[in-house]
Amino acid sequence: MVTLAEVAKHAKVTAATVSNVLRNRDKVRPETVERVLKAITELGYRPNLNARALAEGRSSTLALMLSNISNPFYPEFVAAAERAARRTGHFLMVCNTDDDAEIGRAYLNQIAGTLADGVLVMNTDIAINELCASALHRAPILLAMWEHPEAPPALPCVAVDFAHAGALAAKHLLELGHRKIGMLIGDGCGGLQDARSNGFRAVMHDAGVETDAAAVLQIRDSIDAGYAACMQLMANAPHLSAIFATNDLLAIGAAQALMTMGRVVPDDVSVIGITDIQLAHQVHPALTTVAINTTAIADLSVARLIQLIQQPAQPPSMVIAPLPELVVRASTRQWRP
Amino acid sequence: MVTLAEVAKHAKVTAATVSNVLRNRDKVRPETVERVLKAITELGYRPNLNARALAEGRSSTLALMLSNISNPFYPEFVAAAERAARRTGHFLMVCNTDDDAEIGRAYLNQIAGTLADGVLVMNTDIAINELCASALHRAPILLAMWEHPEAPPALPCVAVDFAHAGALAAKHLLELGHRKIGMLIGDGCGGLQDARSNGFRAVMHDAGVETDAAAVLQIRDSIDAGYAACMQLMANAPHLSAIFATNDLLAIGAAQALMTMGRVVPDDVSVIGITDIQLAHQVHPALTTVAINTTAIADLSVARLIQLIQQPAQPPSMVIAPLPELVVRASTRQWRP
DNA sequence: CTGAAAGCGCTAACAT
DNA sequence: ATGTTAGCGCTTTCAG
Repeated sequence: MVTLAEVAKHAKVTAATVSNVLRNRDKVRPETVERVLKAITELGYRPNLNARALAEGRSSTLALMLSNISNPFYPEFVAAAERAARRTGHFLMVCNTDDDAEIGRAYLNQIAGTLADGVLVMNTDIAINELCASALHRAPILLAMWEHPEAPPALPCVAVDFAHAGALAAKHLLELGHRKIGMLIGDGCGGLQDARSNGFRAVMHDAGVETDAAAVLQIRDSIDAGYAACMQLMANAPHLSAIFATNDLLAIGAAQALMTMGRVVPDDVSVIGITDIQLAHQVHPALTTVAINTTAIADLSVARLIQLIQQPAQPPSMVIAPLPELVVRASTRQWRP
Repeated sequence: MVTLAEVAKHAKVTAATVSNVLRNRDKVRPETVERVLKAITELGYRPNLNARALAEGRSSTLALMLSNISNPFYPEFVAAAERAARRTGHFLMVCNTDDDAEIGRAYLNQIAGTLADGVLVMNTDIAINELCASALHRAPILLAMWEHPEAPPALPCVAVDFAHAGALAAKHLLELGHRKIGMLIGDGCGGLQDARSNGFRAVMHDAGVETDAAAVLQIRDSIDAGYAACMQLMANAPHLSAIFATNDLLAIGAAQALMTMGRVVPDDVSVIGITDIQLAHQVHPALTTVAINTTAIADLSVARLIQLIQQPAQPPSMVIAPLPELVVRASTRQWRP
């Protein structure tokens, strides 16, 4: 491995000068710079990032903890976050906890403050106050997708108004004339999708439409779970004309269950989700959903985390992401008897 | 930040002893160990992994370079690779090149040999000999999914017999009586999916079934591309009774295109893919496909890379992954006139 | 503008 | 069994 010292010797300067060339581009005489640059390319020198991190006291990498990368939403977020990190000269380290809080804790203990200067946390089963404790004496932690704008947590966060998303879905179904509506509620991690279903219920309640208790199921987030739950739902309540799911995976699974049992979507039953993952427009029929702006959320999260790293002593503050928006596609239509 | 030295002072020993406790668990007297451990928990000490990496000359992290994490195959591979890495005490750093060879090069230059002890490369647009050059004076590189077992590359690799996968798909369609078959060939990166289509063609040729030149399309890997291509394909050649796609995304897109144009899958047209991503069994109708063993490939890749890191001076060798296997689901059926 | 020197936190001989 | 010491490669004062 070629070191700074070797480059320095080759260029007949000292290590400090090479280091200066590598950063303070205007502190060194142009001809010296040239000589150093030449030595660097000739020797194929690459800085040792561990040494740099140790000396600088920061690693220029950000960690992103998420519960399960197999959930198609996360790759989209990862891609966006990575781009944002790269733009500001940071690496992104993806930590997949595999839905296991212990693995999450292990990651946090190991990398926060050493391998990573800060941590972006998506849904994990680690309690907020445990995260606070870690943030306190290691590195800043930011909750990248807080679902309760009305109740700021004890940690900095980017909040997404998912109640609004649920409300938009409800309004859409009401406008189409639906009154008998089933609900599929994903439990994310720790019941986090309550905001979505409560926003939905509130609008329904205001419209005088009662939610049929038999038509609500709480399940984990996946196409398979949505499929199974919808099968059960329609067995319990065959009269439903629409299904609201708190996220697109459940909705996609539900639509497939309906088709399997011979009910046509949207002619017989309408289906709506939340998130607008890529898959939503790729399935058949294309899914009507309430889109959150994944890229904006990732950008805000990364930007805010970097701020926190630079100025750690800030009171926890909440950044609000752009409001979710209804995207009408082919899985919903006017109710008809 | 709590350092080793502080722990040492607190436990009234020297840094070396603490370090010994942290690794050679049998070199230190039990009562001293206890004292040190107590100091560690009391102070909340966590080792600085950058310092450790610098001192040890290795970072205990592996990099995984892939072209685009939004392709649903990759998250599955990432999850498997990360588990394998974790089992052996390594971190996994995911490097998403965003289909941009420049970004790939930048990652390679920056992290190989410093942040990462070795690199797993999936499809990227970086040429093999460029990778070789990097591997030579930085860190080992392993091609994690080489598609040509019959032609070992100049780099260590895990090879998957995709020609066999193509052949299995061909045999399946032939057995079902199909003779007019369209092909959707993904170009992955750099035409890597040739093996699949060649394996398919060879079987067809042996069976005396000619491939209709008009019924072959070369496209990029995605559901959307598969959808568009299938639309075009069926316009050119409406008589086709089956479609073979070199990967599941294309196949899923194709099936959706067929349904959109009113052709029933599999009653009117059969569709088969390769890979068996999770989505394959989640779409409707569930996709018949040729499964590769993603977990095995990831495990082999990680294991082999770690070997290479430990014993770098090895001639490039090829590890063969388990043979792909046909998985019959609901998207193919017997041909009928 | 450039050099000398100290130190980041940890590991790994080598002494004791 | 524990302490001493010398780095790992880089950054960063501080002198010159």
